[in-house]
Amino acid sequence: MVGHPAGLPDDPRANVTAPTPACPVEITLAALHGRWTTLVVRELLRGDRSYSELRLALPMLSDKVLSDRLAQLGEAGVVERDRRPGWPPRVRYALTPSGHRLGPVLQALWDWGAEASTRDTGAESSCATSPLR
Amino acid sequence: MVGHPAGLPDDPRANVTAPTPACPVEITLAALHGRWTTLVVRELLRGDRSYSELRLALPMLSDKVLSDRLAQLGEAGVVERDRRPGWPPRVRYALTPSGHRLGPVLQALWDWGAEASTRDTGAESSCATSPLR
DNA sequence: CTGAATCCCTGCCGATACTG
DNA sequence: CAGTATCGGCAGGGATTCAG
Repeated sequence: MVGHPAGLPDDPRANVTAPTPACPVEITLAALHGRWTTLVVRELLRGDRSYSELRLALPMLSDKVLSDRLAQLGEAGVVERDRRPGWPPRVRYALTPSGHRLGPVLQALWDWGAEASTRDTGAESSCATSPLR
Repeated sequence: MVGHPAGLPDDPRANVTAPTPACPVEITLAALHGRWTTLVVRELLRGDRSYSELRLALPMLSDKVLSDRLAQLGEAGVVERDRRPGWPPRVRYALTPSGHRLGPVLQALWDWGAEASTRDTGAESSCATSPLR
């Protein structure tokens, strides 16, 4: 009726009354849940990183939260850990194919927030999580 | 390099190291933040609703959280309150134009979660927050 | 009917310190 | 270099009660 361009065809699984973890929307929000998460994903969208490179890129992010996020994103199938043998330990973090597909999602989030904020303030917001380059 | 299809052209405001509330992505996530929020939006995407219609559609949602969410969505410019004179009090909630633009955002969240879950389980997830009919 | 106020409990996240 | 362990403060959210 309202006529959104995108077209989820008539979807059988759209009549629930509580936020179940099985809902695709909840799955995505769970993957991105928590502070710093989108920034970590954004950093990895630019390329694979080591732990210390991530710390360097996000200096205000504590060790605890960073490892929490990496574990969470690993659970969600977004990030892959590549541990290499030898000393000192070298570990690379990279997005999985599924993780790369978060690009358009972050883009959609960015677009709505950008439009909403320009309509409110008329100003450009200088910030952080833009998905691509 | 990685080559995402969508194209945020080179965006000047993408080099920050902390999750500031001015970030468009943060703005959107803040608007959708918290449990039940996407389900309320989804319900309103189907048409305007009264308070009690929302309670009926989402029976497990408590009064406190419902009014919290409606206030939050009002603050975010997503939902508009239409109070009509007379007795008993009649109030209608409807999405603003900005709110309707959340349709594609929820669609993007749905799509990623749907693909991620089918690749994990091979099964269909029966759930809730699908944006459109 | 449409909410707001209160209470309490849980889980997040930040800081610090410590290990392989 | 790459994390884990522990603790404390604070905000989110559920149930109940009260108000316009």
